[in-house]
Amino acid sequence: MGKNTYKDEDEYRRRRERNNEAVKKSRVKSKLRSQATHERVQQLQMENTKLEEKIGFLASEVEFLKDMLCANHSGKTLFFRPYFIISSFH
Amino acid sequence: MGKNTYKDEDEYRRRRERNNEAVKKSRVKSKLRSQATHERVQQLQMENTKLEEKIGFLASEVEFLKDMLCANHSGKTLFFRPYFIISSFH
DNA sequence: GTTAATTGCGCAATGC
DNA sequence: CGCATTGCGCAATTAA
Repeated sequence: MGKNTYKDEDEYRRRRERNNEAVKKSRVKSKLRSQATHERVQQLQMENTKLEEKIGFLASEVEFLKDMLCANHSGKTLFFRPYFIISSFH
Repeated sequence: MGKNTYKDEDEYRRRRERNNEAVKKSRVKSKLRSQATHERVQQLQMENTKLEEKIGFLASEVEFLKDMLCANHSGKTLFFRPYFIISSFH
């Protein structure tokens, strides 16, 4: 009646106390992980936006260069020297 | 001694029971949100990879077009007609 | 076989 | 009022 499977009540309390600490620790850890994941999402979204911008820029550059090639091919004079055109995009 | 601030024990139990349900519900919700966030990370990473690939491709295209322009400018004959070159990249 | 970590669950306080 | 959210402890289970 006055007993559990534990040797004594002090033993029980010691175990409980240690487990309570472990639980707290584990939950802090979990919370931090969750937080990190949210930050990861933010970071990836920003990265993504940058990449989209870069793609837009490169696509324009390609269009521009194609125009230069076409203009040249159709016999028109290029307004800039190619080297200048290219370096202006670096 | 045999009383709380509640009208009666039944009232108390009803409240407790409802709260327990609410807690369970809330935790399921939380778990689903967390799961969704993880999936979002996966999705963004994939998207990111695709964008990086696209950038690589566009950068090559730019290099190629610059070479064509330079070759042309230095007086050499282009091996392909520009239109063909361009369409080959679409 | 012991100890620490994780998990489901209920309680109570508090937020909305 | 009442549900939702949160910190905390208990006990069972799992991983080290």
